Amino acid sequence: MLKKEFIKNNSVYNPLLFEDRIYKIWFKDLASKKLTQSKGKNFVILIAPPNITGTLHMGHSLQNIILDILARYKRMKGFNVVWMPGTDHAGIATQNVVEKELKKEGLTRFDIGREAFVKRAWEWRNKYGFTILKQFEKLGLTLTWSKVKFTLDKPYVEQVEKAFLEYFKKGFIYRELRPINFCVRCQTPLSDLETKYKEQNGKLYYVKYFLKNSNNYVLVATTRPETMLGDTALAINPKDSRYLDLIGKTAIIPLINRDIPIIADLLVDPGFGTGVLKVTPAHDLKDYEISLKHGLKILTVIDMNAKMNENAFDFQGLDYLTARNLIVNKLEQLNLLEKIEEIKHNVPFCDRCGTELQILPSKEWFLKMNYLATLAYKAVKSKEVVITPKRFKKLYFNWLKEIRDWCISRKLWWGQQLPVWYCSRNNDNYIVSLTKPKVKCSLCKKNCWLRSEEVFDTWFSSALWPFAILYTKQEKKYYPADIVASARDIINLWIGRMIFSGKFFKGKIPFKTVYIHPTVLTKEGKRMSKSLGTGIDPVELINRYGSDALRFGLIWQLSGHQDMRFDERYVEQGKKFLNKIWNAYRFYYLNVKKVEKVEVLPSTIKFYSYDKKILSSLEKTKAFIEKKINTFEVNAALKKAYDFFWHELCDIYLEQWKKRHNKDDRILNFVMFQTLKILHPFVPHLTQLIFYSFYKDKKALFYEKY
RNA sequence: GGACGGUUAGCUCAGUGGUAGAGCACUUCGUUUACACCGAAGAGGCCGCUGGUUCGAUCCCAGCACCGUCCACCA
Repeated sequence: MLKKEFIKNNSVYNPLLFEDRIYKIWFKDLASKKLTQSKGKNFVILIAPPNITGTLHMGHSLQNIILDILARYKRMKGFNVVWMPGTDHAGIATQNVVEKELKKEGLTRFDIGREAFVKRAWEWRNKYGFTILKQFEKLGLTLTWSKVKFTLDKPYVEQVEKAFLEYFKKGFIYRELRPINFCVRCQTPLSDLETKYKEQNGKLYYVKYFLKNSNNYVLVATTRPETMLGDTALAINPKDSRYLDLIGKTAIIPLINRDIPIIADLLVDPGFGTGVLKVTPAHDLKDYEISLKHGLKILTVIDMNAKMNENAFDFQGLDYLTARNLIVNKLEQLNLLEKIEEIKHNVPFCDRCGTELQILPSKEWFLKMNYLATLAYKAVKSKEVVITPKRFKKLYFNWLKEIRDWCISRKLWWGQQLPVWYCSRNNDNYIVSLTKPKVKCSLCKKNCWLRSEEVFDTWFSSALWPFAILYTKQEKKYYPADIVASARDIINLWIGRMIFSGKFFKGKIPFKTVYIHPTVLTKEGKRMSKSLGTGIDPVELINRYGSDALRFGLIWQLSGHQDMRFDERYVEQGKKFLNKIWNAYRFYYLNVKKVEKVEVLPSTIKFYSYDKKILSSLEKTKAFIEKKINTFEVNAALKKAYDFFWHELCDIYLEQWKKRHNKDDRILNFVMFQTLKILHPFVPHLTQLIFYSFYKDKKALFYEKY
């Protein structure tokens, strides 16, 4: 509680002195046991759980500040706001961090074994996994701290396992050997969404494949000659008139002289290279597709360490790049290489560790997407869930249209293990069960079952987040949520998958509205990223300007539909705004007999024209803000609040107040208290401090009725 | 390759079928006891380019240019 002397003597507001202390008022309240803070209607916000490896960046800040404005506003409107915080275990990301730690000690995860590794990861999580939630406090977020969720909480894991079992029972899950994107460093398969393509300078090799019993050859262009050893056919487009006579003939793979058929398939692009494709089903996704149609075998030549395997003849044991060079040399020596072209092409890399990916056949678990995609499609089409701004619907529909089955298993150690039990001798024999099966294995004739060492794709568990966190009877009431906010790059990765999971398991979409917020770019319009060194640390800004100022800066710059180029000077402007508020309330404090919360003005008061003006303006401002908050245009709401406060209240009304003779404190008490509430969602710390010190009220301001 | 968004004051961005708006920056003035982290006044714009619809277009339509983002990946 600030002393009168302090208020009188300090014309400069220093947010850094107060914000942490102010937050404690809210935290104490929000961390108290009950989820139900008020008896009003529920307003449920679904948090995007940050990774435990994460630290606060601008994207989190913007997203959650918008939601916090909403949360505070709704509370003041009488809603019971539920906004449970939580974190995601972030499979690959966390595993990589722990592996890096080990590496400093000269160890790999294989040196210490799975059990010790997982223990180590838990230790890491207990030590660092709460950093980002602490940073959320710095932002001033009014999260429901009485419940903090984690995707490896026991009840959460159980929900994930149950979901898998149910999918399996209903025939949506299958296990199959097929080529997938595989990271040889992480030693795990990846989904399409976890691979990132980068343009690389490469070489296109034109190799001569001779026809059987002939002196003629066909030229085949390839960037990866080492996969030649795994070719099972050559293919041409049936509409490509140049090669029609080749269909049905037999070609010979150079160096190893194996016969392969020449087939026709529409998937071949006549415009690329020579128009002749070498089909390597084991190491190329498109080739695999072709091979299925033509009944071709999968012949693997590269293993999970990116080395040539036992099918690679003399090249066995060599790294794929070494093998490539050797093969190119030999082809040259034998005059089987027509030419080498320099090209630029896109190569897939692991999104998490940056290693070039291999395409390798591996036995993995897949979720059939056909039906689920339909569910997801209908939900948005029928407006059962609203995506706003609506242009993002297109992104979503495009993804669903071209969706492939989802590889949900990962060969990682940190994560939720599949509820699958393999026969210890042959893992083609398995049982899906939440507990160890009691039946005997049909092969071994005894109970030999071993729990699968595979874990789920983290996104498989994130997709269940909206209901997996609600496991008590009381919590179940909060499904579905009213709103989830998301950056646009995870619309498909996360939002889409939550939609079909929710519909499938609960019959209801997990949220009514999806708000896609703009991306925060650098001042120059570049993406903010750690690896590019273009990121700006919000915590550092808070430490310089204060949390309220950062909130102001971000929201002030926010526009309805455009990405924002973040500029620190708006945070500075925010600090000026805070100072203006501080001083306006000082003036008020020093000029009325008693600061009071006045909610209603008696009609017996005599109003003068400037009173009527400000009162009507106040009503208009409130109405405008309500409209804008409900459509998530918090920026427009802030601008209105700013404009009203600064230009109408300060520049005109307070100036007039100084000069007038007929002062009735009740009016000023009313106007200032209403304004304080209007400002609160945008600059919560300062308004709370004023409420606490000037009004001498110890409650959270967001419980005051708006 | 496909899709989406942007182009308005020096900068960052709002906005409207009928004399163009904000904040910052700038210029001039002002220390009037809440605030110089302030106030008052002011300057600054063929609203990307080319056509079309219209009595009238910055706004609607088409094309083009440039910038940005996402998706797909070609062996």
